[in-house]
Amino acid sequence: MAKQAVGGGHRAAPVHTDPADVSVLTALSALADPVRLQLVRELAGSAEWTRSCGGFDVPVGKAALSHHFSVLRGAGLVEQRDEGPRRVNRLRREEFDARFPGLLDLVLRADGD
Amino acid sequence: MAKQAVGGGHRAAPVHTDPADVSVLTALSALADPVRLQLVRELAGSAEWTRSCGGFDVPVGKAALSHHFSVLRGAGLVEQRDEGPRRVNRLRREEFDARFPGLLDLVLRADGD
DNA sequence: CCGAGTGTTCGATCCGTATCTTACAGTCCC
DNA sequence: GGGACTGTAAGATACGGATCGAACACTCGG
Repeated sequence: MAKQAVGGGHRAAPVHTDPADVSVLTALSALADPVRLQLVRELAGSAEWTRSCGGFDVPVGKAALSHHFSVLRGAGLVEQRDEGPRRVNRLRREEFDARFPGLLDLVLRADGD
Repeated sequence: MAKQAVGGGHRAAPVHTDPADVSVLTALSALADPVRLQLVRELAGSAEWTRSCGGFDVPVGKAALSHHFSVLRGAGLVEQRDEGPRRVNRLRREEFDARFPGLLDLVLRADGD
């Protein structure tokens, strides 16, 4: 039997953490990294589900990038979905903001690093 | 000639950083530590200039504690003043909140870790 | 079926930082 | 002046996390 084509996924569906279950420490640690901060910001400036993991201009290799997305998922900041061969992302604005009101706005609004 | 008694200080006056000059990354990194988070919270629950560095119930030695306060100063979160033999602290609520609106409230309000 | 494209996983490495111990520098009180 | 007390500075250590390279899984298009 054929596994359903689209939506079926890369291999195993990515593991997501509900923002409601995320500790402050985890959230802050996830955002306290230049690469992840840039990812979140670029993600915030794009429509949902339009950016695949590889489509970010960050100065790290694929492996590190994959790791960073794993951290962002674990902090309830990003949701991922498999779309054909690529994994597309979405910033969990509402949900994360419900758990940590203002935090996302703050890091997005802030200038510089 | 006698150096002025109180206010003169331990040795050198502690170096402070204006919250306005603090980067988001620095602020988040400073708060993304369990010990410092506890310090900030205890400090928030006390009147200004009433807590000396040694007067916190944290599970680290004096040296590490001194280091943590140095980081908090560098992030514009804490102001210190020498009062006789001890160094007393104050949480820079207003100033820090002006630079990062809501961040302090968030970490103070949040339950657990 | 094979090849190109995309991500994840594993192992190794490297660097920052949190920590301790020890030593030192002040202040206060007797 | 001599302690007791408080905090900082310096050196050593240990651990976590960010990174890379290589190998592997999966999808899609010839």
